[in-house]
Amino acid sequence: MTDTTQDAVALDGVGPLYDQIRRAIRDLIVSGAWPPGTGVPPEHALMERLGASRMTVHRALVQLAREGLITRRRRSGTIVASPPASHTMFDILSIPDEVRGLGQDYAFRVLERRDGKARSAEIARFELGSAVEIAHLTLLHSADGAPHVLEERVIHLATVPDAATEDFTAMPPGDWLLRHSLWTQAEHAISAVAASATQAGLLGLAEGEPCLLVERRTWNQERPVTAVRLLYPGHRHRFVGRFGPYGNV
Amino acid sequence: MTDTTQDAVALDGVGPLYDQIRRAIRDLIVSGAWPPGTGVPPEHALMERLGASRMTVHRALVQLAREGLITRRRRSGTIVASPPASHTMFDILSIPDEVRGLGQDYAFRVLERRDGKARSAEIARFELGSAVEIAHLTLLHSADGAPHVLEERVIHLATVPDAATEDFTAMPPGDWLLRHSLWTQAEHAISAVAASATQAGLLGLAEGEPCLLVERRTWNQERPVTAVRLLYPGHRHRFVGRFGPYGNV
DNA sequence: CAGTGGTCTAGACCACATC
DNA sequence: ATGTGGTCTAGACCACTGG
Repeated sequence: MTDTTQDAVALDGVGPLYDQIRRAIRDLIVSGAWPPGTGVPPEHALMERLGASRMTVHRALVQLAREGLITRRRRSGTIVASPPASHTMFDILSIPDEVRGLGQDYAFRVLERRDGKARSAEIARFELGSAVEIAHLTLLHSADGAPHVLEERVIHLATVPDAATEDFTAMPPGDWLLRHSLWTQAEHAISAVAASATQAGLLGLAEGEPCLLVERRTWNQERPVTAVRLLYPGHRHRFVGRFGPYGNV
Repeated sequence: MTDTTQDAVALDGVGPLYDQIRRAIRDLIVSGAWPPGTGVPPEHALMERLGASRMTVHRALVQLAREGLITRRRRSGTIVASPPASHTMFDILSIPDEVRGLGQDYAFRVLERRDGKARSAEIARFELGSAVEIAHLTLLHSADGAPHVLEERVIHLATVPDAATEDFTAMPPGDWLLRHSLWTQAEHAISAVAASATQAGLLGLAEGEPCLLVERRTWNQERPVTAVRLLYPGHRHRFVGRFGPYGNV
């Protein structure tokens, strides 16, 4: 367990004390200063260090636990949690896990890759700023040997420089990014489109067949991380979610 | 403001006290015993009535407020909130509001209606139990005079008997249900389909054009309320959601 | 056994909005 | 002015679990 005593839990004086404590610890986690598995100081230590009562410290930690940033256990203490793999309905979901969850064999292939400054077609498709350095990849994921989903992705090399030297043979880039980067914000869009001739060929469809297009962009603290377009054959895929009106259940 | 002193906030003795209080009040709200606008007793009253300390009562109420079931204001007190109109990404959303939010004129038309025992085609399409009493409606919603979305809906008359005598001329059934029924669970599915000849005709598309199909079923405490299939022309619609990994922001 | 988090209390002071 | 919720404290006891 990593030592955390070096890191200052710095309060900013704005808002309630419990919320200052919550945000201070949250920032240490999402900035990467406290990676998953790091031990969070016990309540009594935070009490003394921050001059707050235990209930106030507790309130901050309970909220962080409810948000899933930390895991708490009696006696063994509090540690930084691993980022969740999936989200309510749309999901920063590992495609290998998605396929294997269906009981099928998973495989993938990188069809194309180009690194460098974004070109105008990429800028338009992914709403990029001009002249950003990206890795641009096209991949096909398959399940039991049949095409499952076509992926087109850009990775922002300024945010994730290690991606430049990764060849994505052991693991598709979505999974690699889950392990080698952090995201704090995501935007999803879903729409129905007709498969182009090229897309249809790769997915084993007829041209014009309906497909579900999932577009996702993620950021870490305002810095763009990646943007991806996933094209699923429509007749074979549904996205399902269950929840109640006051939050997911 | 409705009087709440008649209703017992009944604790069940299982789990922490603050959670018993939270569930007791939540049950009064979702059961309809305390409709929106009802005044929740102030903390000091609940303290005395339940024999709990103020912090414990407060903790229960804070959580209910965070879940959106109640609204709290200093001095004026706590009231039961109106059910939220929309949800993170898929949304129990009013279609009129959706259209007007785009700055367009809204109109709708009931194309067909039949009440009675579910037929086999309906049972299959909506995964109904056999021989349930339903109202079955088909509607077309339009924006600025152009077709916007095609709706096919069943309403469970055992759960919502008032729907049998409602003609849905003033308001489409989705909006009417938001006002005349409660839901505690929903299931959404989204997929891409090709428009049939009939659907294409109604939506002003060519046969086979890709459409986004949103299927939704809702329940109130295990009792089915309604099921709906919304068919959106794919080239004109996207569903967008934004969130962080640890919950919506 | 001892260290951790989980719950609960009694009381205090403050902030705010309505009366 | 007063009633409401919002925050915070100091202390207590309990439940769980690893050493």
